Amino acid sequence: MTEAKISRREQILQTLMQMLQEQSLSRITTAALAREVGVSEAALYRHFASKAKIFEGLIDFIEDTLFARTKLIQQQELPALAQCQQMLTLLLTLVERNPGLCRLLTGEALLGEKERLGNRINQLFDKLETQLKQTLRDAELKAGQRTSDTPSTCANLLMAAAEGRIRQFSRSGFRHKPTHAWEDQWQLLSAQIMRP
Amino acid sequence: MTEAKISRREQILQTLMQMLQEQSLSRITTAALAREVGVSEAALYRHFASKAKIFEGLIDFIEDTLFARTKLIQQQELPALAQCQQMLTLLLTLVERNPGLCRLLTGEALLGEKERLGNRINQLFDKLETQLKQTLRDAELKAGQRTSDTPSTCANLLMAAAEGRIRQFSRSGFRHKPTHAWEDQWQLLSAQIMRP
DNA sequence: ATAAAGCTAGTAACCACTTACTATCAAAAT
DNA sequence: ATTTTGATAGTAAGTGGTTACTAGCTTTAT
Repeated sequence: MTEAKISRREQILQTLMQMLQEQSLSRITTAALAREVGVSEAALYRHFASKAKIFEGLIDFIEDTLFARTKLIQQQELPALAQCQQMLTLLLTLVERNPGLCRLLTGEALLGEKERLGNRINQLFDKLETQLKQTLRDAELKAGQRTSDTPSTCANLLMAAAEGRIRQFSRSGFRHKPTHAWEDQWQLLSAQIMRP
Repeated sequence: MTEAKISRREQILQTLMQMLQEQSLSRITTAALAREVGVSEAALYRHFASKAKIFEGLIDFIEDTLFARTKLIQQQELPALAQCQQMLTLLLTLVERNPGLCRLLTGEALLGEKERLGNRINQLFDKLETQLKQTLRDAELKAGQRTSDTPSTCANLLMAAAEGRIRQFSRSGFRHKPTHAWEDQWQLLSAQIMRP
């Protein structure tokens, strides 16, 4: 019996992710989610206290996945720019593989939901930007390199580019993949970051 | 009598823009909009055929304002990079002055609305990206300059950065202004675009 | 036996939009 | 000059449909 029997809770989250990917402008209702999972609406509430908590389950997943891996990246002793590149590529790859998540990150799917959900997305991006900033700062202290502008301005530009690519992915109905041509764009972006 | 007596139609659009700025995660209902304007719900429908048409009124405004000005920019005989800079700064300035619009451009305000609205936002961004691309291509033909990557990849990176800054503005509750540090970031971005 | 997980059948609140009617004012007809 | 007509802009009071969530009972698994 090698079959991976996933819990109903997990199944609900996966179904939500799937629906976020498919229905781009329509609001996801508890009725529709229940139908898609194949249970009654009331059954959802056996596993989650509210609709918002279901969304939060997905946000937890993004956060856990993302920061577990950025931690690993930071532990490697790579040059600052290589670390930044890995962190951004990680983010873009994650949403490319799970398009539904992207509609949470862009905030498109959160209209009418609890404010808390929006705040968590903000914190997530802020934390990522802070990690980039810290990486650039560390390069100055450890390797004696300096960024051509402030680490803060540089990190923010990198995040803006990544967020922009994510939004383009979502807008295009998930056709315009965020990693497409990203290598080239990273070259353009990063070439100027470190002082010559 | 110098008072500018604006039409009710205009007043509704302005009120909607205001509400988009203030209520960031709550859906705007026709009832709330009517209350804010100071008329009955039915009165809204004297001036607009549907709720979607009211939103479309604002999108029209963005489109008209934006492309009237990009046309002027393109008519000037400036270097390609200066033209691109002006176009992007124009976009960022427009949303900074009218934060409400930003929640249309990010798609955050469109959940549950007609698909047509989302498509119009897409077209708007696509058109802008095409204009950037064309400007970069023209530089090759006329001035003999070349972009270090394809014009398409360069233009897309520029738009992604701008879209990212717009989303950051919205996410931050309109505190993180899109033009802040943009001059510096433009330097980093543009320095590498043209071949040395 | 009992606890976890499911179901049917609600319910109150909400929402985009409609109906049926009124007040105001200007143009047209008498 | 007065009356008739018609357009515009407004209102109060719905309508039909949706939505997140719940109460109460039943099934299933341990």
